[in-house]
Amino acid sequence: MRSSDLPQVRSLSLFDNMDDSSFDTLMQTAYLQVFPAQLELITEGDPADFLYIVTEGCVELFARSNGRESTMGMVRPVGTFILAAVIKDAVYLMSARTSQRSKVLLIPSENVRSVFQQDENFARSIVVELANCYRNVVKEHKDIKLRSAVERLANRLLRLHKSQGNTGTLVLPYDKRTLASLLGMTPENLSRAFNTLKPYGVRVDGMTIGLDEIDALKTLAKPTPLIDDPLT
Amino acid sequence: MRSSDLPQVRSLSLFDNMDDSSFDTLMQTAYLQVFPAQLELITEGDPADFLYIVTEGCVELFARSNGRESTMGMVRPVGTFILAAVIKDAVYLMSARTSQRSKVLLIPSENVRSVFQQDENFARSIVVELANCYRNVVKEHKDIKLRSAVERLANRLLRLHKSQGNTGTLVLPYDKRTLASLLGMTPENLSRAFNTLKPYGVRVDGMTIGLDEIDALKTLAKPTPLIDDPLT
DNA sequence: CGACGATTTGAATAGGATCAATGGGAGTGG
DNA sequence: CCACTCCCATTGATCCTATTCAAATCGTCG
Repeated sequence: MRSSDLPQVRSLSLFDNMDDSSFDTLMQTAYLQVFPAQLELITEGDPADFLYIVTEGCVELFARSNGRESTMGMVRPVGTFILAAVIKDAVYLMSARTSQRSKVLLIPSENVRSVFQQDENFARSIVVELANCYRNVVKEHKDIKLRSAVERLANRLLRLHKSQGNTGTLVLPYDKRTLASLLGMTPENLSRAFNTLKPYGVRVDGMTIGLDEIDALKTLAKPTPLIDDPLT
Repeated sequence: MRSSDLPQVRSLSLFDNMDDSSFDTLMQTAYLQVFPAQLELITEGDPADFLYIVTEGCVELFARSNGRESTMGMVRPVGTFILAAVIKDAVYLMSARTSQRSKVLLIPSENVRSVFQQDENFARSIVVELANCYRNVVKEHKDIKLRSAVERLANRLLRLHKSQGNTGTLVLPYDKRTLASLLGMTPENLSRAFNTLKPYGVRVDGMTIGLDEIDALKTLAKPTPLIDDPLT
């Protein structure tokens, strides 16, 4: 891999307080690769050969069962995925595909596990990363079990709005079809949910969403940090 | 705590390869306590004061939002809960209550974190435990996003049946009201789902469920280890 | 300009929730 | 031991949400 990409990876909280030698060990066998959009990187059920780190672009985690498919999460820079499978030396529980042209770092999972055994700082960093991943899934699960579709959309819009600077306007970071699946509904139903939110000041213009009555929207959405705050 | 309980705790995979001194440090400040049924042990949003380990009985993890409530999981001996919050020194994302008279070990979270820093074997064990918890929630999430209510019930019955020895009969480990919430449905709907499964050889007799046509039930349920196998 | 995919809209349907009422134990107290 | 009570579970009826199917519209890209 190019050495110009190393500092960025090194600064990832997963790696930033590990030994230099351990880091070098990991990186010596790592690939940094660019993939086109819509390429399936991993398939659920396959053995975990690599740990993946998204450095540019965006990767969709999804799952299939029966004939159905559902988006489980979106990974943007700089984020890892399927860490748990790598650590446990188990099969992937989710599939992943690029949702746009993306640059991804691949570290052979054997190396991750061996450095995990050698470098205790790395082991502790992994704990924190795993704990974050775990809490995020718990929040997703609460979201879907405790809220209606319209409420889920309203809260997601508030969250995107906040992360984009509370400007009164937000841009959807992926297409509506994907958003719908992420929120656990059909594209048709998402469209209708947007209409339901119109009286609450939600303006839809393609991928750009305007929020004109934040307070009204919040009254409907009833956001709570225990579901909607990515850091809590 | 009574020293007679120590070996059992020590044998937990979370503790079984840590230093004796670390283990002693943890246990010196730990409480082993018996709680009556239906007692709320922790409430979501509260700071994580203790790590909890269920040694007898059963604890229900649940979440509230708006006016709604949903069961998120059941912890039976010997299992831990809210490990992620303890490690991160964050607030609990879920509440917990005893579903029956239960014996629970409480370890002050400060101690868990300090031993986590000192004892690298403990740190690594925590990673494995966290990875398991993480993968279990992912499976729950896939279950609810990819399956209908009837399919979820069918698969849950098959899972319980297997864990109880494939005898053609299983006993529900908690009341139907809780099972319904765990499966993401109302008690009324659970009752109807059982009726829907009658043609597939599912006999209901109180808490005892008979499965007379496993193959037919499997054809309907389409179980997959990527959702239904607790170890995968 | 034309074609294709994504989104929206409409209509019909299905799945699940809610409301209401009844049956059925388990536990309590007489 | 029995009657009473309470809570859980079941059943019925109805409502509502969300899915499905179908068609029209919009946008983008070649």
